[in-house]
Amino acid sequence: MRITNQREIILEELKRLKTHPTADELYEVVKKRLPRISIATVYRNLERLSEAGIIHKLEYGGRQKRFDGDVRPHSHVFCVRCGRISDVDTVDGLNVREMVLDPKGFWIKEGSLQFQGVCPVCQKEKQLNVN
Amino acid sequence: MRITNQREIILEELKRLKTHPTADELYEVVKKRLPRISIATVYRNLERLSEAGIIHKLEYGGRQKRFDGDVRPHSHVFCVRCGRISDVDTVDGLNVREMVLDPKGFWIKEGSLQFQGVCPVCQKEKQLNVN
DNA sequence: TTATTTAATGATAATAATTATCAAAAAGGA
DNA sequence: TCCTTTTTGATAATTATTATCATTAAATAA
Repeated sequence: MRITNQREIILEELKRLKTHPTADELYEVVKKRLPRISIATVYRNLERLSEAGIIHKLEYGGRQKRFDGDVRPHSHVFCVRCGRISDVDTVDGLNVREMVLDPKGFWIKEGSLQFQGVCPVCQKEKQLNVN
Repeated sequence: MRITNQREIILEELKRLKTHPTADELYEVVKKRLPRISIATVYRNLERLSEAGIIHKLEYGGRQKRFDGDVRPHSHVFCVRCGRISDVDTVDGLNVREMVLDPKGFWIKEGSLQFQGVCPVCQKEKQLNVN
């Protein structure tokens, strides 16, 4: 995989953000440094980088995919109202792979804990009856 | 929520299938019993039933949502190649909620183990170099 | 039972996110 | 420098899902 300017900056900005952005959120950030970049280039590179295992593609709730520049094993919580994702700190020494009794014929590559909940932003909206 | 014929049969067929079907897969099955049903009715009812907690909406890998008629806590593995989902048997007595140290301000509602892998069908295709 | 109200359906248009296409530009050798 | 390959930007196409709306069915009241 060639190191192009676009690819480098997309990766750099994704690693800097801790918000698990969607492709278009990241596009807005990257555009500040590369004003002529195309949204297609962002999509393409996020795909290529995740295939290569350099970043992670997150596909929980919500219709948009999100991306994570941190590939170390860790758990996520996603907001059932807005799709926002946050890291969650869990007890140390978990080996999720070891918890499988019957993989039903699958070759299991990765395992993680996953949580669903309501994020702080949506908690406030709920209290204000905005929704 | 009213009990309509369509709603009843959608739920019945979803509970019968153990394949975690997509909306259009379930539509094809339901159409055999209700040939005049609309795909919109299937989407609508899957949404309503999952809001009511009667079924579960699964939004892992792949671009299509999948649905599960079994709402008892259990773990899933999804195929990174085709999006297929299977149940996975895990060790008993897991309390995933208890494994959280810092929920980062989220109200956590549910937690589960989630696995990624390659399903038996895609394993075969890989061996045959179809892809 | 019949009338009335309310919710659900079927058909299809609209939307939104993502992927595909393709000519032009950039990168990395020979 | 020239040549080959990959990547880019612009935009069209696709795909899954959601919205719209007139019609129909279900639940409730008279």
